[in-house]
Amino acid sequence: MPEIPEPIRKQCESKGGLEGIEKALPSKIEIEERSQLFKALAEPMRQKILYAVIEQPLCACLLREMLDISDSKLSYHLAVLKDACLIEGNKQGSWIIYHPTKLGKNMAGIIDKL
Amino acid sequence: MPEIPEPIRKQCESKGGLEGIEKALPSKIEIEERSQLFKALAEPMRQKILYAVIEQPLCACLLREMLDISDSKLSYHLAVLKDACLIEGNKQGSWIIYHPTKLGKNMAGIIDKL
DNA sequence: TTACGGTTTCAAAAAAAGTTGAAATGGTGA
DNA sequence: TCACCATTTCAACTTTTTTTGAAACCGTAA
Repeated sequence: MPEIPEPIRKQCESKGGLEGIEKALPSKIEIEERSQLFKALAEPMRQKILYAVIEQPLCACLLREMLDISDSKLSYHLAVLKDACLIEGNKQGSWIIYHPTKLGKNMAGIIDKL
Repeated sequence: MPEIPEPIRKQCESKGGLEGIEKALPSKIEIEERSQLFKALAEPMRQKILYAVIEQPLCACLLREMLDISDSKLSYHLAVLKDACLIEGNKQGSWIIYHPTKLGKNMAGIIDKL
């Protein structure tokens, strides 16, 4: 009656068994924060928006024109990016100019190096 | 009749207008590849699996026990991670031992530094 | 050969995310 | 004040992703 491969079993035990390994994982909160960040970056349209505002801070109306999407769709994606702290908006006159946060620039830099 | 804020308009034009900015964005293919990677990392259960196999390569049956999920659910998430080239499996006797790929370790290292 | 353990596949159901167009908000200038 | 413009919100709808449980697959050992 075969058991789990010997080397795996031993390595496992030296780490405190499954419980030991489980304790070494990132916390639930860390995992969920990262999850939100990755979800935000997982949609092609949102990557485009992030890269666009890194290239040049823009108002929603110019983003909409550039990306050729509806106002409400754009607004939805902007909200997801804002919630993930990847972009933020500054009011300038009648417009809100969107630009990347530090995290946003950071992530884009990391992505470019992948 | 107000127009787009002057500094934005100027910066924009110096970059070839919206078309110029659009051309500077990553290609569709790049964006879609990254999208797949981020989708894979966007689910908490998959982050757990990735970190677990980095901590210790494991067979599906031990992962299932540790994460307390069904076989088919685990198999689904393993497939998503494999498709994103974040983990791979080696057959050892009756078991498939999952371990991170280079990209998988790389991504985890990056995440930890965020 | 049969039975079994480990893992994957499948189709149906459930849940989550994204899209749509209309309506609302909120500030600006006439 | 009113009309207008930029942007957001809302609810209904569509699409995509995840979950479920049963069945299938595959190699190994009796």
